Amino acid sequence: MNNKENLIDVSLDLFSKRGFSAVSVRDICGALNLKESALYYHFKNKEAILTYLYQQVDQLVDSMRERFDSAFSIAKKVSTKEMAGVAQGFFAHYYCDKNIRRLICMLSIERMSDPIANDKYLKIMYEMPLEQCNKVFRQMAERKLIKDMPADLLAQEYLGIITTVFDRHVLGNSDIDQGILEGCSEIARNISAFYKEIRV
Amino acid sequence: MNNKENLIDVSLDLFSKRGFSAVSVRDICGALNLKESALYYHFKNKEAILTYLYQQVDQLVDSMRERFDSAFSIAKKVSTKEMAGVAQGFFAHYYCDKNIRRLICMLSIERMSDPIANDKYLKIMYEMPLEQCNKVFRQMAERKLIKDMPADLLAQEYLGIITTVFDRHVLGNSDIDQGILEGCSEIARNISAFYKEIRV
DNA sequence: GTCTATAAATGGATAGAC
DNA sequence: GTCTATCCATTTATAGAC
Repeated sequence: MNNKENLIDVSLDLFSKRGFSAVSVRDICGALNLKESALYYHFKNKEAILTYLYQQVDQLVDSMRERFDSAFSIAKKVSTKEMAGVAQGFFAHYYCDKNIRRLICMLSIERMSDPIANDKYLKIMYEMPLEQCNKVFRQMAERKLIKDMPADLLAQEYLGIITTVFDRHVLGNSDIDQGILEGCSEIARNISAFYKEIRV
Repeated sequence: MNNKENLIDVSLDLFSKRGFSAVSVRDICGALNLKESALYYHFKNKEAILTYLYQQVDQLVDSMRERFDSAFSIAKKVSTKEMAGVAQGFFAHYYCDKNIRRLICMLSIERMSDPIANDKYLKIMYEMPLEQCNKVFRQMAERKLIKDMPADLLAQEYLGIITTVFDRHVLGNSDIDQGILEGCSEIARNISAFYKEIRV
């Protein structure tokens, strides 16, 4: 990991906690024992780091769209356990993934004053995942694995369970690992109840 | 509205958008055409404004606990329309209330670095409302108005619909009124589907 | 209760040596 | 690619006049 990568990593870490404006170039460099002028070799200015991280969000959303496509489309049968397991995986390995989680934290701060950040937040948090859930529920309904209900409603309800748990147990929690653990068990309980209502 | 109240109002407005650290004493006073020294007559320092706003959150949570108690406990019959209407009211007049909304925005920024803000966020956003929803669903189940399901699960699902809509359409939206409008119609649709699953 | 003036610290950013 | 040294704007906060 070279110093440019370190700079990006530390910046994301600080931005995701305190927000872009509250983090100084000194803070970023201090965390790496670098002088400020070294940062300006890698980035034109402080803003350029934020722009770089925003681009990472766009790339991530695009790459995830593909990954979900191949992962979900093969579901053939389904059970309560499986349903809960997939939701937990979604929670733990998408939303709670260290990089995705920090990007979401950062965006959830910046979105309050920056419409562009708000767009990106909505995409990574809801729009892209909803697209994927939609597909899956539509397929499941076609295969008569679940009741015939509007797929978009099911997707919203399903994803709402996961994102709410993410907001309650992970975002803002100083003990992330503990939050993921609690979150997983709450998801299991809520998704089980959800599946009970939609299974054939 | 005297100048202390104005200072609090403007501070909340700016903190809720940019976050506490990103707002300067100059910004606050500039918005009111006041000199910085005037602020220091009313508040010991910048931090004291934040502390004051945090206390407002505590008071609000306490006062809301009482208000909900009296408003909800009288429900005797229930319909899809009523169910959706109550949820919309909850959304529009609790979460989207100008002051509550701005406090939540502020806390949703500060919580990323401040555990105390996180506690307050969870209380105003979830814990207190969940307590109230819990009571209502328990009562409704007792009166055989809905299926016999665990009240806490129902409360979580019900509130999850509202808070998700709030996050998607209001927080970070530069056109709040439009967001509330969209949010209300989405809530109507989702709560109707929810009620269909739990009614007797 | 608000003003002017000012102190002292912290912020982003650049020039030039190595 | 990183360092020293430095510049200048902005920030929080105080003292004292009105």
